[in-house]
Amino acid sequence: MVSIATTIDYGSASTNLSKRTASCGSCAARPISVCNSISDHDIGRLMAVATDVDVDANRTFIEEGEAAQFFFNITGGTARLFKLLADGRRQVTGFARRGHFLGLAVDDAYTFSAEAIEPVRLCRFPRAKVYALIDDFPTLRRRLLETASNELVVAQEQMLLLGRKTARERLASFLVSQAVPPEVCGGASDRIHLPMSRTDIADYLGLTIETVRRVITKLNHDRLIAPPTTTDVVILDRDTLVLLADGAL
Amino acid sequence: MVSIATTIDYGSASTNLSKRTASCGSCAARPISVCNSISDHDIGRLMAVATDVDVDANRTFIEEGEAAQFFFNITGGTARLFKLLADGRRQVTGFARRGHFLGLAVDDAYTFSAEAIEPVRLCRFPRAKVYALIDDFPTLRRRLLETASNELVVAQEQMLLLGRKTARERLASFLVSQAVPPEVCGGASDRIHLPMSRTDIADYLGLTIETVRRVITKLNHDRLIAPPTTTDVVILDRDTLVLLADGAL
DNA sequence: CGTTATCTTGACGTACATCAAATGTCGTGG
DNA sequence: CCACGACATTTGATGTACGTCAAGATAACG
Repeated sequence: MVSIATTIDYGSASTNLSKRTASCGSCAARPISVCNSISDHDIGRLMAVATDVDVDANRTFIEEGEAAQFFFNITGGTARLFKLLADGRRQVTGFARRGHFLGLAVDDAYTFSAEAIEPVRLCRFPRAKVYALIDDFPTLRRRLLETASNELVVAQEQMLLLGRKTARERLASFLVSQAVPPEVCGGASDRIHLPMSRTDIADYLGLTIETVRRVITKLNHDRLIAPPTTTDVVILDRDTLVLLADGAL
Repeated sequence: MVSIATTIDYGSASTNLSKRTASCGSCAARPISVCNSISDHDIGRLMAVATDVDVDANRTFIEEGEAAQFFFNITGGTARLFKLLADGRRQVTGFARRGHFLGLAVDDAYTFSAEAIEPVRLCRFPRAKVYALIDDFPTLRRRLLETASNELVVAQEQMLLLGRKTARERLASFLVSQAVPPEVCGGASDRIHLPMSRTDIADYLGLTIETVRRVITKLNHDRLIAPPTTTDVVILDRDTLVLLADGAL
C-alpha cells in the first residue's frame, strides 16, 4: 500500500540525477531562499561548493536514517517530506518547493525522507563545507535560524491540525495554506495548483484518500470550492474556509 | 471545558510573578541551556539584561497573539506549550522544563501559549536587548540554531504520532519519551514523574482523558507498566514499549 | 489504444469520542 | 486532626466520524 523508497544513487552515470555546477546569478530560488542572505560579492564562495542536481518525479533524494551528507535548496519542482512507521504507515510532514531549504537536522542522520512529486531541481551543498564556510557569514546563520523558527511555527500549527481538527477543518486549512504558492505574486490567488496526489494530501492531513475525496465533494456542494480537477482547485469562498480552518464554524 | 487563560500581569506588586536579578553562576539551567554557549567571562553581558521570574502553577506566562517582548529560559519547574482553536479545543505542542528555551517565533507575536504546570522559575530576556547582543556571540546563534533544529525534529516526530499512531502507540511513545527527564542522570530511569494532568497528556497526544486512562489500564494489564499513581509511572518492559511506539507491534 | 495506477463512490466496521455517574484527591478552614 | 467542597480521575454505556473494504470510473502513459 505504501511504495518502498528506492535506493539512492547519487553517483553513477545511469542515474536520473544529473549534476552540473550551480550558477547563482540566474537561479530562480536565489531571491527567496536562504542564499539571499549572502551578497552577490560573496556568493561565489558558496557557489563553489554547490552542485546542481536534477531529480525525476517519485525519486527519493533524502532517506530517513541515512548519513546526512548534504544540505539541499530546492530551485524548482515540489517534494514531499515524510516519516514512516515500521508497518508502512506514512506521515507527510510537509511539502517543499522552490526556495525551501532542507537538511537542517543536527544529528548525523536525516530524520525524514524526501521524494520528488514532480521533477525537482536541487542545489546541493556538502554539510562539512557549509560548516567550514558559515562562520564567515553571520547573516547566513541568522537566516537559517529564521528559517528554522518559521518551520517550527508551521509544525506547531500542523500539530494542532492533526491532533484536534475535523477532516473538514483539515481540508479547509490545507486549501487555504496552499493558496499563496507564488511568493512573487502579490495578492493571494484563488486558483490552487496541487502537484501532489490524493494519497500525499491524505498522508499530510492524517486522513485516508477516501475521506479526503468525500470532504472535497462536500466542500464543493457547499459552494466553498469549484468542482476540482485532479491537480487544481478553485476557492470560491475564502473567508468561510478560513473560519472553518480556525474551528470557528 | 477548557479553562480560559488569565490575563498576564508582569508588572504589578500584587502579581504572583516576583522579579529579581538573575545570577548565572549558580543557575541550575546554565549547564544544559543555550547560555552555556557563552563563556563565564562574557556571561555577565547576558546576565545584565536578564530578570529572574517566578510563576505560580497554572499561571499563563506566554499568550498566543500577544506581542513577543521576551525570550524565556526555564530554570525550574515544568510548563505546557499549547495552541487553541476558536471553540476551545486545545493542542499541547510540548512540555518545557529546566533548560528549555522559549520564544523563538520570528513574528512579532507569540504563536503559542505557555502555562506553568507546577511552579516555574524563568530567566527572562527582552528580545530587543538579546538581538543587540547576539551579533557579538556567534556561538550563541549557533546554539539557538541547533536548538531550533532539534525542536523541529521533535515536532516532526509528533506529527507522525498525531497523524498516524493508534492511542496505544501514542501512550507508549509518550512514556518512552518522558523516561529520560534528568539530563544529568546517566542511564535512562524507568520511574517516570509526570507533573502534568491527564488532560494535558490527552491534549498532547490528540486524545481524550478517558482514552488515555483506558490505554494506561490496558498497558498495566499487559505488564508493560506498573499500576500508576496520578503523577508517577514505572516502566516494566521498555523494549516492548519502544517497539509499540514505532508501530512494530 | 490497451494497460495500469489513481481516483471515485458506496456499504459496512471500528477506534475513539461523548455522555453520564461514581469515586478519589487535595486544599481550606473549623 | 478532620470535615467539607471543588475538581480531577476513573469506569461504563452509547454514539459517531472516520477507516476499511470492495467495485467501478477516470485519467495517465507508453
